[in-house]
Amino acid sequence: MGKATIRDVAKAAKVGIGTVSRVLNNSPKVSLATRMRVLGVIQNLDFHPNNTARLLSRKIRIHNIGVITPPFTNYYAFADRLRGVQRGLAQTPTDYELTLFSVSSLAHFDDQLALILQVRNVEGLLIIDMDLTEMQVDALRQAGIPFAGLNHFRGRSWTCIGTDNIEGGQLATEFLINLGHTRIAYVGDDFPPEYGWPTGEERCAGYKSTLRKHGIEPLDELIRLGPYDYQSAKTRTFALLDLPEPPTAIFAMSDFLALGCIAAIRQRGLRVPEDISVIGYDNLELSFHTGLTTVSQHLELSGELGIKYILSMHGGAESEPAAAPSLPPQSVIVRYTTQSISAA
Amino acid sequence: MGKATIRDVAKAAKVGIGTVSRVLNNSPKVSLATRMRVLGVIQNLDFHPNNTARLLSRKIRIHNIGVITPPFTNYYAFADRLRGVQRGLAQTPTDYELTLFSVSSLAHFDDQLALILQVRNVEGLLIIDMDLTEMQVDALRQAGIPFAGLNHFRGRSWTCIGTDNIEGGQLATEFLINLGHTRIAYVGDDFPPEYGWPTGEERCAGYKSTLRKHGIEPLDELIRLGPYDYQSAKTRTFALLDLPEPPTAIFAMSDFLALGCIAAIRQRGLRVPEDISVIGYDNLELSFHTGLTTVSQHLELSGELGIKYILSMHGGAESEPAAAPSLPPQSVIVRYTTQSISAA
DNA sequence: CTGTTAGCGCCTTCAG
DNA sequence: CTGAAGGCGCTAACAG
Repeated sequence: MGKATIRDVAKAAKVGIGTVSRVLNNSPKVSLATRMRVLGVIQNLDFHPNNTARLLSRKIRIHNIGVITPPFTNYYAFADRLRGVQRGLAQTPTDYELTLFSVSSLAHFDDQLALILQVRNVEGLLIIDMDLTEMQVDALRQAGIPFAGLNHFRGRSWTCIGTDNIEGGQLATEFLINLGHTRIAYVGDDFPPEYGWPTGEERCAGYKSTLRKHGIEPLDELIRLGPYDYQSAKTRTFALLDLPEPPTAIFAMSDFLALGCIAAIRQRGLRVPEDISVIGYDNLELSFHTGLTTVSQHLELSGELGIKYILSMHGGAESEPAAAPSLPPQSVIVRYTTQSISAA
Repeated sequence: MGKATIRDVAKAAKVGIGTVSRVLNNSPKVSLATRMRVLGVIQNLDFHPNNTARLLSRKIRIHNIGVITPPFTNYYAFADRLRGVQRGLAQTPTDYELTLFSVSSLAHFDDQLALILQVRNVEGLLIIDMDLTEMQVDALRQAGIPFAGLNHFRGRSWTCIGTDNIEGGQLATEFLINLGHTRIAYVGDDFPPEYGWPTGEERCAGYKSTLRKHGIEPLDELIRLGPYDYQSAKTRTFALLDLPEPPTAIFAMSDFLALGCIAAIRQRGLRVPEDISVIGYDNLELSFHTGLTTVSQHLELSGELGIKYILSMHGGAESEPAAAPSLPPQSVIVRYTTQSISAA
C-alpha cells in the first residue's frame, strides 16, 4: 500500500520521525546502522514519501499549465502546436511546467476535464481541438483557471485561437477554381455534429459555398467523407478515381488526409499535379517537406500565442481579461501539388 | 504578492478561515453577502490558493513522470518519441501525468535536472537525447527516481533505450555499397565530444569502418560536418555537388538533414535517386511521407518501452531493477531516394 | 547523532 | 450560515 506514512516507518524502525526524514533526504548526520535499518523498513513497507507534503513543508510552489489533447489521429498537427507552446513558454521567463493530458475519446475528455477541475492541479489550460460545453466553460471560470482553445469554433463565448474554417475552405476552393478547375472533389471526415468537432464540416461548407458562388453545383459523388485516417483517405480517393469522370483536383480537409490522397493517386500510376491537383489544409512542417500546397492555419503560432495569453492572465490583472490574441489571416501556401488545369 | 494566505484573507474580511475556504470551494452554504466580501478581499490581496496545501489536505496524490527534452533542432524526432510515450501511458491504466521539461541548452539541462532532483516533483524521468554524468546518475538513484534515456550511449551504467549508432552507420553504408556506390559522402553534425552527444560521431564511425572494410578509404572532402540544421545541410550539400567529382550517394546522419540534402540536390536541377542517392537515419513518420530511404531506429517504440519501463519500476519491486527493455534490430527501410548505381 | 516540537496552507468536521 | 480546532505527511529547527 502506498498508505504507509513516515510515522509508520518511524514506529517500525523504532526511531523518531525526524530520523526517517533525514535518511529520506540523505542527511549526513545519521549513523550508518540506523540508516540501514530505516532503509530496510522503507523497503518492507513499500513506503513512498508524499511529495505534496514535502513541497508544502518546504514552501516550494510549483506552477504548471496543462495541455489537453485529443486522440492522435493527426499527431503532427498536435506536435506543431505543442512546439509553439514550448517556444512561447521558453520566451517567457517563468517557472511554469507543462503537463500533458492526452485523451483517448470524447467521454474521456469530459472525465479528464472534470478531474482537472476537481484537483485543480493546473493554473492554466490549453485545449487543443476540443470544444467545451457551456457548463464546462462556467466551471473553468469558477475555478479561476485561465484557459484557451487552440483551434477555431464559431460563436463560442470563450477564447479560441485559431483561424476560421469556413473561410479556409473558401480560400482553398477559390484557389483551385482560379487555376481553372471546376470538377473539384472534397475529402474529409464524417464526424457528426454531436461529436463536437465541426472543423471538417465548416471547411466543407466553405468549399460548397465557393463552388456555388462560381456557378458550380457541389456534387455528392465528389464529396467523400469518412474516417479521419490515412488509409481511409486513400480508399476514398480510389473511389474518386474510379468515377466515370474523375475530379481534376482534390481539396483534402487536412494535410494528413491530403497525403493519403496523393499516395492513392500515385499508386494508380497518375501524377500529382499533372493529372490531378491536391491541396491540403494545415501547413504542417511536414508539408513543407512533402511539397504540399496547402492552407496555412498557423499551427505553431497558435500554440505560442495561446501560452502567452494564458500566462498574461496570471499577471494579477485577472479582472481585466486580456484581449484574445488573434492569428494572421490564412493563406494558400503554393507548392508542388497543384497546377493550372490548362497546363495539363 | 503571492504571499497572501487564506488566513490573511480571513482576517481582512473579518471572517473565519473556514468561511474563506468555503467560498474558495464554492460551497453553497455561504451567504451571498459574506461571499461577496470575501471575494473582494481575495481580489485585493491577489490571493491565489496554494494548490499543494489543498492537495495535501484533501489527500489527493498526484503522480507524474517527467520527460526532458533537448533544444528542438529536430522536433519531429522528439514528437515521434513522445507519441510512443503517450501511447505507452495510455495502454497502462494508471493515473500518471506527463510533465514536459524543455531545455534550451546543455547548461540549462544540468540546471533543470538539479531542480528536478531538488523538488522531486516527478516519480520517473525519461531523458531524451541527453547524456548524464556519473554524478547525475548517482543523484537520480539516490533520489529513488526511476529513469531511462531515450537514445543510445555506449557503455553507460544507466538504462538507455535506443539502437546502436555505429551499427546503424554501418548498415546505411553497407546498403549503399551493395547498391554499387563507392563515392559516398557523409553529412552530419559537428558537436564536439564534450557536447555530450556522440550520436553523430558514432554514425560517422560506422560509415568509415564500413567503407574501409570494403577497401574504400574515407575521404575528408566527402565528410561534411556542420551545424545541425536544415539550411546548413543544404549548404554542405551544395559544396559536395561543387566537387570536381561529386559523390554518387549521401548518407545523412538524420532524416532531417537528409531532407536538406535532397532539397539542395533538387535545387541544382539534379534528381534523387537517379543522379544521387540519399539515405537518412531515424525513420520519422515524416520520412514515410517523403519517401525517404532510411535506417529505422524505432523512435516511437523507444518512447513506449521507456515509459513502460519506468512504470514497471514503481511496482514495488524496486529492489529488482526491471530488465532494461531492448529495441528490435535496426534495419534499412528502402523507399525512393536510393537506387543502384548501375541503374543510373 | 537522534527524538520532539512546530508549523507549511488549506480542508473538514463540529459546535454554535 | 459561520468560527474554531484538528489534521494531511513531511521538513526544519530545537534540545538532548
